[in-house]
Amino acid sequence: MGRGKVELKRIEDKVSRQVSFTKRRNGLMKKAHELSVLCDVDIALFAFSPGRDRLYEFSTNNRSPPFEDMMGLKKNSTPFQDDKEGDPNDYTPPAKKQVHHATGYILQEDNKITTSRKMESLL
Amino acid sequence: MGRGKVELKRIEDKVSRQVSFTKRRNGLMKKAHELSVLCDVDIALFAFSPGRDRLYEFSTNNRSPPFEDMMGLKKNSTPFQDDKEGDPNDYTPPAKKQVHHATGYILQEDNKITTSRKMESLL
DNA sequence: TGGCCTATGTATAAACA
DNA sequence: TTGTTTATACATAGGCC
Repeated sequence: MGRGKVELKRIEDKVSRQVSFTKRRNGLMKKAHELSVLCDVDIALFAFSPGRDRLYEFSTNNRSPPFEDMMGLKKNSTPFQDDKEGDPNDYTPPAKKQVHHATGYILQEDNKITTSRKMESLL
Repeated sequence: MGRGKVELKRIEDKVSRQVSFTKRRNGLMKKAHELSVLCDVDIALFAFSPGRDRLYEFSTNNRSPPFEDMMGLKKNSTPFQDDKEGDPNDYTPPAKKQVHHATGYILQEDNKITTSRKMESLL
């Protein structure tokens, strides 16, 4: 997509890679959101950028117990419970029914449901 | 995409919903794969279809410990500062580097990296 | 279900602001 | 680096088997 094809290999130019990451990450989150709504399924998506030590997350408000359990299991082993600096409202925003748990989420506008957080504390 | 627009709401027709789920799920997995390779990031994606009690999963061969830990997957740890190679195992393989843990995964061909598994055992 | 096949709607690489 | 804009490459809804 875009002006040229793209080989499936790591983008070497740092700037381009970062730009591409931002664009594609948003696109992926949007698609995940659409899939969950259209097909009525639970979804959890995590993207971790080693270079920037930042975690991006998206997930439905898990409706099904099995899924919740599974995600719960994974999450429980999280070594970083939080670097959350008092974000009292990190739960289910208003207009958007779709959304995410996880600390420090950032709900931008319509199709930019994203959760991100610094992970320095983990290193 | 396709012949008509699509409202962002649950597809009521069961057959259409299933077909759409399959198509979009594959597309999402493919995009996740591309993102991980192009931008060199770790990704984990889970999709659970309540109706079919089936879990679909995709994830990179988590290279970064923090991510690994979070996902609750304890595998061989890879030096986080992976700029250095010395890890013949899980770094930038030629063709099919993307992989999946999880039980019962199904690696189809090139862009159909999917892991699926019945979840009855979890119910 | 499970593929094909296209007409269309989208995502996004590049270029530039 | 954070946003636009635009040209293209892709993804996929609907049909038809």
